[in-house]
Amino acid sequence: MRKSLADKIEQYIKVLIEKSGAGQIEIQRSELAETFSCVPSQVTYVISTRFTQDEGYVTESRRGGNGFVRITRTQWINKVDNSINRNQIKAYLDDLLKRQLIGNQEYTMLIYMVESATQGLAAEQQNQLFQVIINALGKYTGIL
Amino acid sequence: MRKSLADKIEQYIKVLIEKSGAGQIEIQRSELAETFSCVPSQVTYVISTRFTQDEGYVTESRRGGNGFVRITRTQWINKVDNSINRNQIKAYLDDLLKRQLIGNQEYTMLIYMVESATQGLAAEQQNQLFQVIINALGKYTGIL
DNA sequence: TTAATTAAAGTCAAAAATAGTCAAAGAGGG
DNA sequence: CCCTCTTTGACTATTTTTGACTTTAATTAA
Repeated sequence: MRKSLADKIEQYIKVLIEKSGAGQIEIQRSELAETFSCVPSQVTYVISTRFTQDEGYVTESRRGGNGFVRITRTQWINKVDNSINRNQIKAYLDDLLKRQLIGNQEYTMLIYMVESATQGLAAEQQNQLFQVIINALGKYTGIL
Repeated sequence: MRKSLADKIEQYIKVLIEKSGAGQIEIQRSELAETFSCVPSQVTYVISTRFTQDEGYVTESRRGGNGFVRITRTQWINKVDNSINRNQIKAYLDDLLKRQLIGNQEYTMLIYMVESATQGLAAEQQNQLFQVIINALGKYTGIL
C-alpha cells in the first residue's frame, strides 16, 4: 500500500513508542513536522485521529517554550462498556499479543474473525460476537 | 459472448489477487479506471457485483488522500447447508486439530468461544457466529 | 517584578484527493 | 420487443493536506 503522509507519521510515532520501552514518548510537534516536511497541524491531525482513547492512547501537551506532546499507550482491558467496535477489539488483541497472552497464530486467526464479522454481520451481531470473543479470551488467557 | 468491460476488470483484479500471493490487494479506484479508460464508478460496479462476500471476498476502502480499495479473498465453506450446530462445529474443530491445521492453543480458545456462544446467544446468532468462525478458519488455515 | 518577545502547540475551515451512490441511458440475448 | 446487466456521469461523503489565526508558556528586557 502506498502510504499517505498521515500513515507514515502514524507509523513513525508508533515505532518511537515501541522503542521507548515505556509505552510513552514526548515529541515536539514542530520538529516532527520538520522531519516530514509538513505543516505542524498535520501532526496534530494524525494525533487526534489515530491516537485517540479508543485506540488505546492518551495524549497531553504543553505550549510555549520547550513545549511537547506526550503520547502514552494505555493498558486497558477492563472496559465494561457493553458496546465494542472493531477498532477497540483490534486494539485489545494487539495488547494481548504484545503481552504474549496470545501467540501470533491465535492473533492472526482472531483478526480474520473480526474482519469477517465486520464485513458480514450487522452491528448488533458484531457486538455480540465481540463480546463472545472477549469472554472466551478472558477464560483462555486467565485474565478477567 | 463478447467480454464486457466489467468482465475484463474483474479478471484483471483476480489476476492481481493471485499474483499477490497473499490473497489480498489494494488498488486505487481512479487509477484502475484510468487503466481501463472508464469512469471510476465502473470499478465500484465491478467490485460490488463480483467481489461480494458470497463470492468469497471482502472489501474495505478509504477515501481522501491516498485512498484505496482493499480486496481480500476469503475461503468460504459450502453455502449449501447454512445451519451449523454446536456439535458440528466441534467436530469440525476436532478435525482441524487432528490434521494439525490448528494447534492445541487455538483449539482450546475456539472451544471456549463455542461454549460461550452456546450459552449466551440465541440460535440464530449462534449460527452466524459459527459461520464467522468457519469462515475465518478457512482463511486462516488456507483450506477450502 | 512586570511587560514584551519569542517559541511552542491548538483550532478551524478551506482546498484537494479520493471513493461511494444512484438513477438514467445503452446494449445484448431471448 | 423486453428484460437484465452494463456503462456513464452528476452529485455526495470522507479523509488528508494546508495555512491563517489563536492560545499558552518560557525567556528576556526594562
